[in-house]
Amino acid sequence: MLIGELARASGVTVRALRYYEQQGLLEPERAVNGYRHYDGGAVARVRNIQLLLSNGFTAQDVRGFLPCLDDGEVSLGPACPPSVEAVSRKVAALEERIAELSAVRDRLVQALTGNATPRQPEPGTIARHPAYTRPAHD
Amino acid sequence: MLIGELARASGVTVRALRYYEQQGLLEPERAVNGYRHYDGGAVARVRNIQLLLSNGFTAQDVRGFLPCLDDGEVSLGPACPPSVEAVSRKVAALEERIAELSAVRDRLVQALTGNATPRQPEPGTIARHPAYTRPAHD
DNA sequence: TTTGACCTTGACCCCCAGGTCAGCCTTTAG
DNA sequence: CTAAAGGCTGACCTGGGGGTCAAGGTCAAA
Repeated sequence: MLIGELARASGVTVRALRYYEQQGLLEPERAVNGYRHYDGGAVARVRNIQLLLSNGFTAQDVRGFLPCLDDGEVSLGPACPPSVEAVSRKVAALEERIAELSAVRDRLVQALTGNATPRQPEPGTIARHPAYTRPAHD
Repeated sequence: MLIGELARASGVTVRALRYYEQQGLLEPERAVNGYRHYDGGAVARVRNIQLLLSNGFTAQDVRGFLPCLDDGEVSLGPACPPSVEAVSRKVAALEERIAELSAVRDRLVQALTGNATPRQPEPGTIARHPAYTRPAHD
């Protein structure tokens, strides 16, 4: 598929795709005329890249665990042996961010429902306050 | 307290504090000599601001729910009546981000442990996979 | 009174993830 | 043959969150 098609299929701009390539996140084939050609897996890959970038990771971070994001079939354990530790660190960072965001959310919910500290059962667990119904979506 | 003390107490730089003020997130008193003077609550406030900024929110976003972050005592419900809906939207956005990050984390954990989807009990809950011991720190 | 630490404003700089524009090439449709 | 649509590279611009001077005012201790 050409760059424009991929852009439409994955919901990012053409410019972003070229940028990802420049950052080493994507390596399309090149036709004789110079046009980029992507295979089907690129759609999932690009979505994953976008997911990470829009959640505060840098392009360099993303490079680190690209092999895990190729598509449905994950391929790290055997596939990239030396990076296991690196990925562990990333997971730890993720847990930290999740905990932080959860804390902020809890405060806001608390503010909305009038105080009644739900005494957070476990870090990362969503505190369901009876009086506040969460905005659907999960 | 002076700006340097607040900086040390809250763990951000003096520059950042001036920037927050410029963005309307902080309004210290001014002594006759022009020095900024902060009250005790500023420490918590600044920590909260930093928390949000470092988690992908913009200064403008932060302005939106400042009154909820003042310190231990939350003050939204009656204090800023018109903004309840806005805060709800922010909470929704937070939930979304948390869900996204959780998804990424799950994928990575999955990659580390060799597939065996831990079927996430509840969004936000940390999935403890038997074979994968998390890198300490929590 | 002088030194040093701390404060003030203003100005310019950086990085990141792209947006935008210019100038040119290629492919398909009419 | 020409026009439109899409592709290519290179280059400059942007906005957010600050870092880093520069030039000067203030204050406490020696």
